[in-house]
Amino acid sequence: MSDAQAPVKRRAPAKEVKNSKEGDERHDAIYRSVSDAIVEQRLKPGARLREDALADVFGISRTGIRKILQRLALEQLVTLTPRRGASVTRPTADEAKDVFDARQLIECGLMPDVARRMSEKEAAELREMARQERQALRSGQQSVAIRLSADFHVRLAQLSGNATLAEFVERLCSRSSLILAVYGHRGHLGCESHDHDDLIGYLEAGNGERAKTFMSRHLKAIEASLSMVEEVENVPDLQQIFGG
Amino acid sequence: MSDAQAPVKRRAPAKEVKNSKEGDERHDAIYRSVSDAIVEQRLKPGARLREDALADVFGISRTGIRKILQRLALEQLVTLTPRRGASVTRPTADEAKDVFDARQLIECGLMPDVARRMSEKEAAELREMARQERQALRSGQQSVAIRLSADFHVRLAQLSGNATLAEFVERLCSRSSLILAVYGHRGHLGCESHDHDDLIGYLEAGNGERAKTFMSRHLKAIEASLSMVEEVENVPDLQQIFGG
DNA sequence: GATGGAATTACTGTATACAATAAATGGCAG
DNA sequence: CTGCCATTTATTGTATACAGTAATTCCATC
Repeated sequence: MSDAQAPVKRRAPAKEVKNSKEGDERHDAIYRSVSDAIVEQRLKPGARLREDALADVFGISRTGIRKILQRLALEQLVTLTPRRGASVTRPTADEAKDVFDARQLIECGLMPDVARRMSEKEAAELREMARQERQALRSGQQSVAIRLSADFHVRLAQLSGNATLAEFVERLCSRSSLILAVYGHRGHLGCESHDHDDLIGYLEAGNGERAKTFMSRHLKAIEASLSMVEEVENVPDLQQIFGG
Repeated sequence: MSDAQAPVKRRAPAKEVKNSKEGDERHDAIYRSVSDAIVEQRLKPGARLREDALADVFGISRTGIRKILQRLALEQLVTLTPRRGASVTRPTADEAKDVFDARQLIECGLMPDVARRMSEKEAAELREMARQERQALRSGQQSVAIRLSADFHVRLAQLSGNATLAEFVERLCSRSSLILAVYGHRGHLGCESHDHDDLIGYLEAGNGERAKTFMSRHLKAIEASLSMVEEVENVPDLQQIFGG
């Protein structure tokens, strides 16, 4: 686990100056922090998220933590079982299929709009994102690469101009990260090769239909790379703990 | 407003026997109660939802109410402004466009799957829903008709077999109710005529493509019936209040 | 009489205390 | 030695109390 990224540095000592004006931002930062940790697979599917522990770490009370957990639950990144608390969602094979089918329908359907609306500046921005992703991949930062890949797809959807669908794509991409964490092979992660660059090319050329079919193949390739065996995560984590 | 339906009868006196086993169900019932009231337009866009008031009405504390309001906010049925509290969302024209574009893409895209998978029993169920809707419409129960119409579209999406997309369609339909409340004419509401029955016919015949184009026209018709003028809701509600 | 400011009010934001429940452990009996 | 029941413990569910903030109202001054 390379620790090249540390999304949250400040773990305020709980009773600092209450700059209450930023209370909302603080909450949002914590939300993003947890969300990122899940998407980047630093928190693995099945991991329990105890309210006290999170409250301690982030220096706010359980009330705020609960709010955040509830939000994550609605986005299906964490599962909230009635008297057992929260844990990182472990997607089933069925859910995985649904998510990728949904991405096929929506992301592909959005390509023509994107091709029509995308400006040069936005194309450059996408290329930069693709570059960063490749770099992260080369330097072995899997976690970062996974998130950058998701970001790319989300940004693409945003360029369609439809905020509602973009938001939905964001959810789907987050869940896809979980799916990759559970069913993906170690070596072959998400969007490898130069797929994203090729895609930008078609979009820049204004060739929406081409981009659409390419996106379809791209998503199919990712889905096909998954090994759909549901591992049963028995009890033993001990070895890892002592081994680490 | 005909009061033919009363979604929540029990407003427990707050300190009754704590049948705590059903605490979750209670919360869910309250959520649905509020959600229904919004979808059925008994709570109109812009209406404020004070926490104390809701807590009193439903006999639980503000904590639970906040949870519910937060959930509704994530579904964009209510808007949560930082220090001002919750109010029923008033969709903008842009949002309305996004929602209907999203419905075009998704609901139409689902029709082939539905046509392939739908059983006779399910077709009968849909016909029954369409019948109820027509009946509600005839007897002047607009609120009920609006919700039944939304239910029809949601049920349809569920028959596609993709739970993720079905859930998303549910959201879109709820928001559509809000949009109709703001931009719809009084007389011409949502899905009139026999559109839904016709649609079932195409699906029963297994003609997915036909159903798809029909659904597209259907949604376009609804959207076209809206008058996209953003009323600016100045200050004066007084006249309405005294006039009513 | 109008305008600006200060006090009050009404409401939300947050934390904490308490209650309830499920898991874990230890003891007892078979 | 093994299985079951009771006790304890860990953790979530809920309410309430308190703090902070925006809106309103009232008073004083210009």
